[in-house]
Amino acid sequence: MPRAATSDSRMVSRKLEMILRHSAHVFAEKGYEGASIRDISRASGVSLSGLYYYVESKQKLLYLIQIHTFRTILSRLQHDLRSISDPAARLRILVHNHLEYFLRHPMEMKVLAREDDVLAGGYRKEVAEIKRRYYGTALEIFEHLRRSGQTRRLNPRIAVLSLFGMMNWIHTWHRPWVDPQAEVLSDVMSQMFLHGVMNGHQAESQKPSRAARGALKVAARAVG
Amino acid sequence: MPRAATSDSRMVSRKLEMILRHSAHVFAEKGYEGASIRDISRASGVSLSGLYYYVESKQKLLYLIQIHTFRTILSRLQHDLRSISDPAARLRILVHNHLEYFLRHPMEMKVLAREDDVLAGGYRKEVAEIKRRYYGTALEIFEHLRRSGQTRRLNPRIAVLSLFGMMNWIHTWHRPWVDPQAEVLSDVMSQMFLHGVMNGHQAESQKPSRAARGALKVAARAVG
DNA sequence: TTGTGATTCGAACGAACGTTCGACTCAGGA
DNA sequence: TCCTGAGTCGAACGTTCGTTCGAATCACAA
Repeated sequence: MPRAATSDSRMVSRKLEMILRHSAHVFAEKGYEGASIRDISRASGVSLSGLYYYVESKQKLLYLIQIHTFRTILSRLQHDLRSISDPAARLRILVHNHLEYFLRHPMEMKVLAREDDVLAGGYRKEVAEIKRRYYGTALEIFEHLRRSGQTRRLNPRIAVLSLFGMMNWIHTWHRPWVDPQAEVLSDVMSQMFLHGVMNGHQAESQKPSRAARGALKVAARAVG
Repeated sequence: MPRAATSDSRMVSRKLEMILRHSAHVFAEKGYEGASIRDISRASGVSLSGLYYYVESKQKLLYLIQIHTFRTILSRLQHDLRSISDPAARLRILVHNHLEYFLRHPMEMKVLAREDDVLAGGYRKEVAEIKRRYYGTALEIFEHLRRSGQTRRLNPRIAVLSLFGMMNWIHTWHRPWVDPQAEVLSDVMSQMFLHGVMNGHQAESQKPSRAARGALKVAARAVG
């Protein structure tokens, strides 16, 4: 029973993950309101009523997708930031982490970006809270950049939200087979943002990330 | 009859405009799929069936909002660009025009930004076409900037779409009573983009727009 | 073999959806 | 005065929605 229970609960959570994956795809394609539970049933191969054994409502489905995505991306960011102290480098890590996850999980991120004000009540508050923490991390990084005297006078809120705008808008236009991948894209956007925000002296000192160096010929080709 | 006809048709188009205005508000608040014709009926004060005297379907409602918004913003841009030839100045005009219209018609712009892939068939094609022309104008401006040798090596598609990302993301965070208005906002974003994209020498030569100069104290306060 | 709890699903619920229809009002021309 | 057509709407259409329920199936301990 104990052994069976763990294997069972592992099975259950595996199946739940699979349902969430298909749900994210359906939500991304049709939007939360435009997607029906029947669409999700069809996509996941689980019967209509069978879905309710794993998730108690359509809202909870969206909540689980959003909270899981946010938690993952935030914890990865905190991990990657652990060993870095230079503000500009930290900023580049934030952008790279965001875009890397974005392009590896485009459906989940599209759902995150689009269905911002669908949730209600406690679900809404929980997602808003973790989103606030993610935004706060970005704001902190920018403030460090500012305090180290490297930026022009700028409203930090606007600067940071503009950066998120650049990044999140990607879900409307990025096509994996014609557009650059995360490494190049995050280098380009980091540099655009840092150049755009700095006072012009340190701007030249940045170097491409280790991972991106190999992709530079691709970038050069893309530059046309 | 002819006089009466014009007065009538003026009345009709006035009422249609009023319906579209309320529809945009409802779509912005609940999303296209989440909004019902009954919501629009309630908001506009026109009976459920009465709406169908003016518009033949819910899709057409969305189409009319989107096509009208795009046409207006594009024609205003072309008008404002007419007398300007300097590429950087043209870029600033594009940003100012976009944000000015954005903040003056937030509901319509939210609908434009969010409900991108809802329309089908001919409606979809028409909206896509005018959107392509708007994007093309921005791309042209950037190419001029590039050819005048002022920008770093950059994928133009990514640069321009990042700019649109910065601008369009505003609908998720801008609060009229706490955030800067269009003049300040467009100056900030223009400068961020131009600094971010230029090779660093001409970057200092830009000046705030006439309209924004008066708002600079507000900006300075906002910079905190 | 029997019993039990976890898992699955067909069928149905009431509510809400977009759209249609026929009747009504009413101002203006004949 | 009667007629016409634009404008308006209550009531209903058939469909789809999210969710529920009870029965069936399954693996496995007793």
